[in-house]
Parts: sequence; structure tokens; C-alpha cells
Amino acid sequence: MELFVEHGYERTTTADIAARAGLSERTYFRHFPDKREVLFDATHLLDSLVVDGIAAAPADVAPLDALGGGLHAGAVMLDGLGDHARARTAVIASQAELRERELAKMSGLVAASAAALVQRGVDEAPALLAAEAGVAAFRVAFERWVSTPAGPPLPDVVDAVLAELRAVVAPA
Amino acid sequence: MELFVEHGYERTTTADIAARAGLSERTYFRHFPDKREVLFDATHLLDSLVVDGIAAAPADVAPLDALGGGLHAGAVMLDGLGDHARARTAVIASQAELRERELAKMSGLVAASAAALVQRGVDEAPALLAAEAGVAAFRVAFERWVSTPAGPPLPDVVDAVLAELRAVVAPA
DNA sequence: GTCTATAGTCCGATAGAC
DNA sequence: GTCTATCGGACTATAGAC
Repeated sequence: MELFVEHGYERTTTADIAARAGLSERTYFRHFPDKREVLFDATHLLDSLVVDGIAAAPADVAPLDALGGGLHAGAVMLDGLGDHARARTAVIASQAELRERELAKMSGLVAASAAALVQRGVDEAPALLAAEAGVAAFRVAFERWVSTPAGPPLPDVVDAVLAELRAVVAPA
Repeated sequence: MELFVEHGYERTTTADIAARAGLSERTYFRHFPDKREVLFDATHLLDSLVVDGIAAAPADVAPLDALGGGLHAGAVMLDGLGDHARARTAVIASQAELRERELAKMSGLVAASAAALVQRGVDEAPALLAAEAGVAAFRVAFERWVSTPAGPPLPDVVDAVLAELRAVVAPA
């Protein structure tokens, strides 16, 4: 992150990163499959929080509500990271290949969330749709939170955006 | 596509592709910014169909219904491509970097759809949420259609999945 | 750790179309 | 005369094979 913030992502080579860590470039690629992944290594933590939150919901809770609880838990964690999360987001936004990887990670969160809903007894089709819609709302909420540093905390934004989602998707 | 199907994507070099087209590798990169993009060059056609479909909806139609009309129009086109669309999807599914690019293109469709909804007078926040949810449903429908070659045509699947989305996101 | 292939950029040169 | 398409060569970084 120091190198990326100081010189920019694309002008930082994998050799630079390895040198800063006191390692050889080859060893860098032993820890990370490619250059981008160093920025996404911790995303599995978010996945775990969301999945655990889904599993912790009472049995009679609707799929999107169970997911909402998991996303809320993930939002609490990200909100705690504060400026670090915003700095990381700025680096990712600066480069198309990083934005692509970010989308792939969100897709992984969708899959993990859907699986956790299926685990609760939800059928696969509605589980996948609830996961897609819920994570999309989470992504929208995160963007809104990042762009308003003086605004409300992320968990509140997530809850609000989920409510907006329900309103706009509501059957006529 | 011939080279990708015959030898696989990663064992086909940009030099191979250029040679098959009777061009130099350098000229390949004049037409496409990177190796993957050759598989996604036509995606703007889908964007146009969806955007035009949104614009063509009557003024009193709800955001997600307007988007549904656009997605339906796009689905008619893709359904017509039939086996070619399925072959292309198989190539993309075979490689992580291609799946990432596909997600990026879908993200572009979300942005274009949201802009078309705003053009209709919808506020930005609900426009973005409707676009995210609707395109997610479209993606789910496409996957279902690809995996069931003997199943119903894509436009029908899209309509069905959009209805499923409404049911699972419906306010309690 | 070494060695190598591939992707992708930069520079410049050429030639036909309008 | 400008625009667009082509090609060639040298170069770097990423990434994989061994």
C-alpha cells in the first residue's frame, strides 16, 4: 500500500514490492498468484463474516433478511478499517485490472452467500437471486460510503440501501 | 474462436490469432487493447439493445419494468446466436481472466442501464439499484439458459427470473 | 534461483483512401 | 494533405517451468 500510494499501482513493479518486503520477486509469486492479488488477500475475511452472519440468523427469517444480517456484520468490520479501506479503494479505482479483480471477489461473495442460504434450506434459485441482489446493494452502499467520508457509518448505509432495493424491486 | 475452441484459450498466443487473420501481432494490438478483448468486442451491441429498450418503454412504467423490456430485447438477440453464444460462454468459463472481463462488461451494462433510467427521469439511487438487480437477474437467466440447451428460449427465462427476483426481494 | 515465454508499449516507417 | 491501416524492432513486466 505504501508503494502504491506513493508511486501509483502500475509504476510499482512486483520486484519493487518484493524488495520492500525483503524478499525476492520469485518469493512474491509464491505467496500471491499474480500482482493484483496482494490487494485482495484479505477479502476472505469479509466472506466469512457474511457467511457466519447468514448462518446465525433465526430459522424463520427470509433469505434477504438473513443475508442483510451478514452484510451488516461485514459492514461493521469495514467501517472499522476507516481510512485504510478508503485508501485501498482509491488504489483499486485507479486501475481497470484492479476493478475487474474486485468484481470477481464480489462474485465470490455472491457464491458464498448463496451457499450459506442453501445451507439454511433455501432453494438454489431464490438463494442465488437473493445473494446477487443483496451483494449488489452492499456494493452500492460501499461506494456511497467511500464517497462521503463525513456521512453515516457503513452499517447504516447498508441497511438503508437494502431498504431502497426492496422499494424499487417491489412487485407492482 | 476457431483457435480457442481447437487449442484452448491460454495455449493460443496473440501471435497465433494475428497470423490466422493475416496480420502482424502489432496490428492485433492496434485493434484490441489486450488479448481478452477480442472475445468481448461485440458486447456493446447488447448494451445498445437494452438501452434502446429502456428508452422505448412508456413513460408511466416502473424502473425495473422498463429495464425488463430492454433485457428482453437483448435476450432475443442472444437467443438467436444460439450455439455460437454457448461456445463463446464455454471459452470464457474456462479461464479466470476471461470470467473477470465478463463481469466487467456486465458492470458496464449496469452503468448504461442506470444512465438510461436516469434519462427517463428516475432518480440516480433507485436507477442504480434497479439496474444492478435487473442485470444480476439477466446474468442468472443467461447461465440457466446456457446450461439447459433443450430448455425454453432465453427471453422466457429472463422474464421468469425477473419474476423470481421480485418474489425473493419483496418487502415482508 | 535461473531461465524463458508471453503480453503489452514505444518508437518510427510505409502505404492507400478520401 | 489528412486520416487510417499496416508492419518491424526494441523493450519491459508478468508469470510459469524447472
